[in-house]
Amino acid sequence: MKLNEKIAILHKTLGFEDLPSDQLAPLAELSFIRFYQKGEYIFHEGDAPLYFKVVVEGLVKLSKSTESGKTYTAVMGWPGDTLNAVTLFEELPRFLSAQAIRASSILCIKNTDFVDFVFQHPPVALNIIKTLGRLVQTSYERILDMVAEKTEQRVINMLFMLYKKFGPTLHFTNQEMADLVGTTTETTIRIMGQLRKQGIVQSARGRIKIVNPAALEELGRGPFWA
Amino acid sequence: MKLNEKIAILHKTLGFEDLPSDQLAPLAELSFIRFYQKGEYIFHEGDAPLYFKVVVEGLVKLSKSTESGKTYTAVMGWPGDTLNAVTLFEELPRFLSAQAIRASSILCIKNTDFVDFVFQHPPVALNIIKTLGRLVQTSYERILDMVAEKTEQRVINMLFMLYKKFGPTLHFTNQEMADLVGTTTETTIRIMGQLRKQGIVQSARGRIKIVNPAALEELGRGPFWA
DNA sequence: CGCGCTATTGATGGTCGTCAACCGCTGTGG
DNA sequence: CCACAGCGGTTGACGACCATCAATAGCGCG
Repeated sequence: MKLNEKIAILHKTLGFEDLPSDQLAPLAELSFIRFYQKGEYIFHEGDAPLYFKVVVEGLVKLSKSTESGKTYTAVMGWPGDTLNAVTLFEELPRFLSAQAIRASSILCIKNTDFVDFVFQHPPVALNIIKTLGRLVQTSYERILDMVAEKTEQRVINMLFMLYKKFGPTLHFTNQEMADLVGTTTETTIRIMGQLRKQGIVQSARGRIKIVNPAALEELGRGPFWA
Repeated sequence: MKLNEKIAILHKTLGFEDLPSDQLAPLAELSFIRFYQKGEYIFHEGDAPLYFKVVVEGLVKLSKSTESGKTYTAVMGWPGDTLNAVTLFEELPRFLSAQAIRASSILCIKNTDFVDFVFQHPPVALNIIKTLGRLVQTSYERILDMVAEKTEQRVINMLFMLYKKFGPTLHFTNQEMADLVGTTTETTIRIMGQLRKQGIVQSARGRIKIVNPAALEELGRGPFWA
């Protein structure tokens, strides 16, 4: 992969938006790309974080499971999203697992290289703080969502959030939707059935198409997750 | 209030642990103290964040509500806890309300003064990043808790968390417990009743005493929130 | 002394998780 | 080319859990 492609990716990432390309070059040189097949795990909960990782291509699921087998998906990451802004600066183990939903390529930078770089560029540190701040905020909003809203409302909110991020066509199964919302597959299907009858979505095997986003926004009195 | 008392508070706060007192002095000089009565709001959801605020004395509830009246309490803050590490660096409005549960005194520093100070002290910025990272982590663990655990388990987990932070005697009402757990007062009372029968807690009007922390830890297979 | 807040208990119903069965598509291997 | 396995989708029945409503009791404070 060309250096300037790496730089282009980094430019869309985390807190590097404001940084001129020539300053990103040294960091890009320290990076390398790894490919993952569909279904392959990029790392597991509990692993030590040795690398800073950014999605270059594909789709990555960040999730967390209990012993009882329930899974909660925190983020669906696509190109430009980081897989671990958080644990990098600590010695803490990763608290989410990352799995490639589709074939994906990931840009990796050694932990220490990344931290050193951030230290030399204070504006980047500020951007990271901002990003984390927003992340905390959206987390609290999702908690409130869990506490206050019925499952149907939560599915609607999640659909709207995904619509804003990915556009009208979502390549997710109902299982994946359920893990995002924090409910079961069956319940998700039933609710999707309702929405289909109302002409708001269409759905086929592994594909959800949002036909009427306006109605979705109308129904979703939800928190407007970034 | 004496300057060195202010410095002492700042020392226990956020990312200032490693900073020598003489470096904190200029920041402390820019600060002032405000007192709040029991029940008084320190700020509301949606307010613009003009000040960085730290609890000096008392107890402050950070919570978020829906239009339907449900309230979720994110944090009970006591001396040394900040009320808004998060929104300071952005122009975003506050996303939590802060209410004094008991008479409290709060140290305030102008937004801009605080941000400038952080910029001049990179290690502080790093500490803030670490703190926010942990905050994100605990948020996700609470979400998973909501998704996966029954209410009884969640009450137990919350009791254990509060025990680790505040010690065996908790000055909270069942209403406040319910808001922390994300359930109703009645359900909380019923569960507390169970725990009382099992000899794990005692409870009186606005006071919960944890008699058998070991049993609590035993029951709480929970995430170990910091 | 009476009002308000907290605690407590019971009854009831709705939501949603769980179990079970079945269908249809897709990809794979004989 | 067909058979079959496996995955995702779909529907129904059932019941547990918990929110809600209602009523009451006790404590504390003005």
